[in-house]
Amino acid sequence: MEKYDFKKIEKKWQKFWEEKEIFKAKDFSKSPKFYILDMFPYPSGAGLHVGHPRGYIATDVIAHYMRMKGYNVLHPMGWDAFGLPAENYAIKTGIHPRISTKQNIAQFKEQMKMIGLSYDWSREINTTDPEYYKWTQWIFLKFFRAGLVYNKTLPINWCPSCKTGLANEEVVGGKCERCGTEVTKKEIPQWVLKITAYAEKLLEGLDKLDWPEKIKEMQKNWIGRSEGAMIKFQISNFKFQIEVFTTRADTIFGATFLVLAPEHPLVLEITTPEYREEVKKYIEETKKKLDVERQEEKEKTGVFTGAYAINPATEEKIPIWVSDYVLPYYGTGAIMAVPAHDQRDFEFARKYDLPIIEVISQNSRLKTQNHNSKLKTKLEKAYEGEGVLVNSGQFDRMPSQKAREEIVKWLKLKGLAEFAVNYKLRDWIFSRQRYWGEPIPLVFCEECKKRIQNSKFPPVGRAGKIKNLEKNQIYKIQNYEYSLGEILNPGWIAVPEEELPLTLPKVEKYQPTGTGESPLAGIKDWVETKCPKCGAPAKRETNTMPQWAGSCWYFIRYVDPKNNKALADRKLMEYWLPVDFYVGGAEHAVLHLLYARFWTKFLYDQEILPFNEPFLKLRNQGLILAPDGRKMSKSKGNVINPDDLIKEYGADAFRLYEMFMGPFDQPISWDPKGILGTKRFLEKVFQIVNSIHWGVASDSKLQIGGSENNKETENRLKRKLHQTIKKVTEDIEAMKFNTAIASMMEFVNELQNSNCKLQIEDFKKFLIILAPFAPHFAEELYHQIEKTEKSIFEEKWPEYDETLIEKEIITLIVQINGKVRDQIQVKKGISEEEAKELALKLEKIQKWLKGRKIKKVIFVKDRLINFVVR
RNA sequence: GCCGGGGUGGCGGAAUUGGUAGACGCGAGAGACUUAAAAUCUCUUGGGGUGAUCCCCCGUGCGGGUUCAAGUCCCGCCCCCGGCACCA
Repeated sequence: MEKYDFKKIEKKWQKFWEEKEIFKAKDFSKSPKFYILDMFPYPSGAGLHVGHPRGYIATDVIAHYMRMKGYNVLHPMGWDAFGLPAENYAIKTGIHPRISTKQNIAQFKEQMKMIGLSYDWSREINTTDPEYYKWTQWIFLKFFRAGLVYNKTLPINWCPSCKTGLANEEVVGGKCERCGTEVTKKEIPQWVLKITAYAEKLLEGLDKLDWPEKIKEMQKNWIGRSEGAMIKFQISNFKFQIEVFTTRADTIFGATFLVLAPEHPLVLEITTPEYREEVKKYIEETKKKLDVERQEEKEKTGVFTGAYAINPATEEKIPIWVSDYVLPYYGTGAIMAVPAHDQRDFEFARKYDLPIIEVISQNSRLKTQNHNSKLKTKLEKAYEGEGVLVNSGQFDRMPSQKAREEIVKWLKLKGLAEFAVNYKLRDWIFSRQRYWGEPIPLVFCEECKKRIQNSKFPPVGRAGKIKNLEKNQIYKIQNYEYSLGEILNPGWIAVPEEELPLTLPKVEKYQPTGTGESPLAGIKDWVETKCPKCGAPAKRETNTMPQWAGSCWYFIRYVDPKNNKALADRKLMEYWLPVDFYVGGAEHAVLHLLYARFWTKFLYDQEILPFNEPFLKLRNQGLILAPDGRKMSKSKGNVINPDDLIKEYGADAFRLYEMFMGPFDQPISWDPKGILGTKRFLEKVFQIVNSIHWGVASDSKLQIGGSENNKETENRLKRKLHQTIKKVTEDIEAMKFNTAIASMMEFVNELQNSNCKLQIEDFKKFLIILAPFAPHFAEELYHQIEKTEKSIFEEKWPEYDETLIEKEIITLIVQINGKVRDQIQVKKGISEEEAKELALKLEKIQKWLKGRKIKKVIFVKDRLINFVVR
């Protein structure tokens, strides 16, 4: 008996597909396009483990399915290859990241090919290729010129282990997203991308996307839109006001003090001399604290400034305090404290004995308190819900929700309030103090700095706010032309486009300095350059871009990967983009997925892209854990490699098991024995074709399968086949691969058990629906049953016949009081009367009915009949 | 605390959206083949009622409810996983 020699078969067909180029996407084909994409991997030195291919195999199944459905499918793969591991490896071994990256990519690609993934390798991209990152830099300059990049020295999240700054999105629970080290603070100059300018657009766009609800929610929460008002509080003895943001303007009559964040710029200005020392000390202490410490503190702390503000509603003097429970980066960094209706303010007021005045009554019964006395309230905690206003002058008795608007309108008339929207989203810290990343294409020129600063340029308003931002506008100063980015960041000059790519120079040492400078800072002849505007001596920026930069737009590059005039040809973008279906891990919810949407929306506004959302449909694959239930990792020694499994069981058994093991989007442990099941399944099919009873039917059609000729079982088999086609088709579309495979197993079990024959044409249909899951195997058997030059993937996806699926004889369940007592085989469509008659004749039913009365009969057509008895 | 997703055999998981709970696979048990083992094949496999093939009872985290009928719907709990977390 011939054995299924998967080693030979897999190699043979992989070569065949490559030579025939049948998985190549065709630009501008008349067939409808379908762009299905995997999140491209970072090619680590460890290679792929069994968790990685789960998503790749799923998209491969869908890609095959869509091709056979007649779509022109784009299914590419590439490498997100900038990043820390390669650099850390270089520090240890001295091997240049370019070399180790190249080796890692070769390994990844080899592994992917072993699995038989049908990527169009002619479109392969690599973010570390200068021809690629040229365009990453080009896009960065677009942001810069549009005024969406600014340089600022600010305390940022700093990973002491990676020795680099991090974006907020890269800090997970106070720890570095990459290495898990506790994040500290460091104050260094940073390039910051103004993602906040797109907060509203990023939020709006979500509604239209077919993404998992969870991911959409996470993005929504991250952006954190809240509606409220900006309210101005006059400072006693000063000419200025302090603005606060609140969502509860209805509680303003209960605002009994203000709290400023220690970082608030006006703190020291308003502090009275006698409190100065204490306030200064508090500010210093806060500076030393890590964000995590600040958040973990249970007890609120703070100091009085000695200053007072006027509550614009009550016109009473209220004290101004400083506390670190007010965050500098949200709202205005100052709050009006309403202790009766905000738990944090309540705790603070309790501790420092500040007045607590209730202004929202839970039940509409009116209570009045005397405003002028510091009332000892009986409140145990703040009431944060809705209610009716009390102690609020002319607003008494008004429902809180209405008052929220009315009070703002009232204060607005006095010029003291404005409706406002606030976001949690913060700007994107874009500099990394490391070597292995895209160089930021900017130089610093002292001469230009002076020129711009002396000109006191009009579009830049107070606090660096841009007025009347004009897209790509050029500003002329002394015959030099500057872009908005250059005006906003005096002295920083863009590297001219024609000089891109600005390539990474060779360095002696990759070791990060740890001082906040990148290793590039040590290379004199690279750093020292001339200003492209005025020719004066200038210095290059030595920080590099974050890991995420290259992945913000890579899906665009696949469309036209070798274009050296543009990031991609417009016509090709119009044909292929956006991505129809995107698959990857959920861990990128507020990282890559948010950043890529941001860049897309910006490039759309710049009229570079013809679409404003990158990924129309998104699905996340669940994590595959080690058999011990923990995450796979080299250090835990529980990694399972696909290579060994493929050598032992074959790529197709591996692919099938990856899809069969459980629902695609749920995490699951790897079961080392599980793959035996899918291997046995393939063996079974192979034996059916290779050993048992080929024959010719009476109508001279080739047949396969068992030895019996029995019209009835033949029909049953045929029905099962069409049921299977239907199930597999629907399940692929719904990404329920596990049940699709189960139904194919059922079919094969029935084919084997019935010992009956199946026409070759029908068996071919089965091979076609199996092909996306087990491509080599299906291709081999396809060629065994048919002499052809064609690939099975050039076949059409089979249609199923609904009329064949419907049974003529069905099983009708007979119940007594809702419990199954018997069943009968009846003709489909049988009437209630007929069913009742048949059911009542049943011995078992008669037994159950003995001595009882039928109260009611429930009949569900073609399903059941239920006798309700007493 | 808030948001999102769950709880079904020894295990991974099915169940047409209210209609035969446990498909499919793993594991386990028994048997066949073999000198033997592995592989393969066949049968059994939720628990119980002292005899797998007849019959009955119980059973989808817990407690109630709606219904002829509940894993599925409603109310009240418990537990697990993921995310966010002083966001004014």
